[in-house]
Amino acid sequence: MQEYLIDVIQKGLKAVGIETSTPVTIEKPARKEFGDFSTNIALVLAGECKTNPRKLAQELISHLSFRPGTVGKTEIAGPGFINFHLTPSFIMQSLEQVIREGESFGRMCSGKGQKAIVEYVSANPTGPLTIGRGRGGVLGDCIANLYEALGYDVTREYYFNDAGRQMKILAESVRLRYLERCGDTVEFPDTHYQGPYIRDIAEKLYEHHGDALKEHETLDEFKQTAEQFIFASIKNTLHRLNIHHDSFFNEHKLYQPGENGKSANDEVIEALKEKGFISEYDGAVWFSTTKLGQEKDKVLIKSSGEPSYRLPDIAYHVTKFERGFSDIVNVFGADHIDEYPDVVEAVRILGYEAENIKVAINQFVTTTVNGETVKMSTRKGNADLLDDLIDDVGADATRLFFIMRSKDSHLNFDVELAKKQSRDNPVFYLQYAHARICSLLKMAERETDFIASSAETGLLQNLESPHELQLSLALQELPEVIQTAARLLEPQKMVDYLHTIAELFHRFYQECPILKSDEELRKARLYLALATRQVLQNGFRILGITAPEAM
RNA sequence: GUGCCCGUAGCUCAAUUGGAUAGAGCAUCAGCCUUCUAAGCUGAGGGUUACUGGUUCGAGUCCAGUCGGGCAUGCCA
Repeated sequence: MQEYLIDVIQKGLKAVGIETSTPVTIEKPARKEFGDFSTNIALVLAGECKTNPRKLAQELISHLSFRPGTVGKTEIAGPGFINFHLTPSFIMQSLEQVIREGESFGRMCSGKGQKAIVEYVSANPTGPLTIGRGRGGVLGDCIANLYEALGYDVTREYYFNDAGRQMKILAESVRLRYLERCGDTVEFPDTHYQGPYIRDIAEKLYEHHGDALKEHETLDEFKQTAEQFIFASIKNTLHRLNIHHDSFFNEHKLYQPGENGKSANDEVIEALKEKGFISEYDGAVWFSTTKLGQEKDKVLIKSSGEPSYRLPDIAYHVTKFERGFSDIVNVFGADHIDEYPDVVEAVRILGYEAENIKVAINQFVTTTVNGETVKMSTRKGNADLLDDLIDDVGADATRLFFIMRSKDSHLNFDVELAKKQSRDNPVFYLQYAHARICSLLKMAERETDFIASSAETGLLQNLESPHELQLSLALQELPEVIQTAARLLEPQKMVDYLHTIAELFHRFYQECPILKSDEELRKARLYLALATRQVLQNGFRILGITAPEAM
């Protein structure tokens, strides 16, 4: 519909004799008096053409030629906007398409044949997932869904490291709790993991081995058990939120020598050295980021000989390019903000298309408990567990809470409010609209033998009230919303949109009797309800929430 | 100190990325169920968009500065 208008305007510009590279943009005016669509092209071009915008608009309008039955009225408004009023029949023709395409409405092919990778969660197995982690998890999952809707072949990846220092502390923590369980008196340092799950793991070890592990020299048994236990817990939590990864990438792989005897890490060092971005001093190997205008170089290999996290990170991203991904999306929290610019610079130096890496950084989650803001730390064990939250409010509300705010704003998770399970909960508003439609359609089947048939959608032409037209027009925006949300890596746009759809539907439902209308109007309204349900379902699928048929 | 994010109604947040009279939810107040699900709808009140200046037809949005909050600034990840 927008494309059609753009096309007509471009032809009009040519007819007026204006050659320009400025793209024509179509907007939806904020107020309905201003029509269904508008363009600011006259305002934009007035400067270029050295003329008055209203005058230019006037001239342009007289050169626009629409197909009959599409645009009812065009007018100039304000400083030089051109507003278009569509005819109801044009709106309904487009709406028929929604019904025809069904669940594939909103699925596009702009990403067809391309591979995208979305990396998210990526928590090391040092403890169960906290509420803070949930935000990135749901954000990443929705972004992956959006890319899928664009037609991409999407891989959902989880990157983790089970070899670092934190894992050693974890193993040591478990060992101490185990010794405690065996009856020893131990001093438990506060640098260690305090959470209750450490005791659970220790208990498990004690059940299996008694006190046979007391004399073990190495931490291996403790580490492995802990990792298994915690990973199972993490995966289970993610599963409850309907989050499933296709691939778990262990950082360890990057240390292992390949066929040529070199590890991925080695190869990065070598390649950077060749480009002149490696320097060695203070017993360490550095990425010469000072050459890129940064204040300090960054350590790649510590004086102990071990790589710092930055090196495998770069090597990891190289694998993403080597694996053929054209779109690389990383989702992580604000605490990793300093990490990715180095990675991007490094892969650029190595000759990859660094601009294909997109980063979605979500701001932190604070939780409000009894009016008090609590900051969370896994190590201190005071973090609220994601699992507990899901127990309290359910997976749908949990997911929606995390993405109903833009990722750039701090999310204040009022745990008390979320636990209330009351109507305050925004997920109900959306789901209720869906349930209402389901119930309506069921009743229509039972009482009027209504059976949806694509041959009948022409009946939509009977709709003409403002409520009906507004809803119909909004339903057609789904593909555009998906594109915007994907481009901005911002599923919140989808939440907002679905809220609008639900609102417009409730209003339509309130004002327009459906089952009590005459047959043609009744059917027309049922098809509108059907199309609404379809759009809600397609949107819910991207957000990963369920579409209940009854509430 | 420096870099990134944020500052919008009493509270939590939007605002089509520079557009027309800044909008939703919660909370408050007033209406709407003998009629398709009232988890809904309608209406009211509530704002110097932190502050100051600048850019232009036009600024919550862009630029500079000030104030306030978060994160980062490790040979931790």
